[in-house]
Amino acid sequence: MDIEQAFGIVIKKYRLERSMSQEKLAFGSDLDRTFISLLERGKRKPTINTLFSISNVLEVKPYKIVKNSKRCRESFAEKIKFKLTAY
Amino acid sequence: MDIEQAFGIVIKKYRLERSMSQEKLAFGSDLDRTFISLLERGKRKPTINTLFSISNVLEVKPYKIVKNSKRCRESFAEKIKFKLTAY
DNA sequence: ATGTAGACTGTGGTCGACG
DNA sequence: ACGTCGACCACAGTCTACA
Repeated sequence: MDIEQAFGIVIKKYRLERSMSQEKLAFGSDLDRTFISLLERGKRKPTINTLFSISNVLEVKPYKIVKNSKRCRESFAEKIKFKLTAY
Repeated sequence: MDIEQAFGIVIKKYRLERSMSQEKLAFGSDLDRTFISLLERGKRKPTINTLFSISNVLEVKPYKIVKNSKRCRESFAEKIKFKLTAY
């Protein structure tokens, strides 16, 4: 799994925890709604500025999003490895 | 001070601490040397993928670079404020 | 409220060359 | 070893529209 996919999963998780719509997130972070959609599905790689403005709206510190993205990415790799060696 | 400037200062600090040249950093992170130069002077905004590959070469966790960038950015703002009110 | 698609603009990132 | 310049290309990010 690559970084942008992990990033998308993480921000989607935070967004849903705050029961916020993509539209609200887009408006608050001054980005386009369709772009948020692309980000959450790992179709685009955000710049660090995008990271900061999104994290601001979600009220999470940017470094936590990065940390969780890395963790998400690696735990996914482990799951694959596990599945492959399970039987 | 904006994010990309703080980012540039931080990665330059890490690079010099490891007494590594821009060229080595560029080679290791599979980026162009001139682009590293632009980044360190805050002329370009890196994507999170660029953040990850650079942090990998510098052997710093990506979230630490982000955390320090934010801190650098805010402490700079405080210094300006201090200077303005000092006399 | 979200995914997708297409057309578009700006800028992230490359590359060669010079001081 | 680094800053800079100019040309270039790929993609971040916008916008309209439809399901």
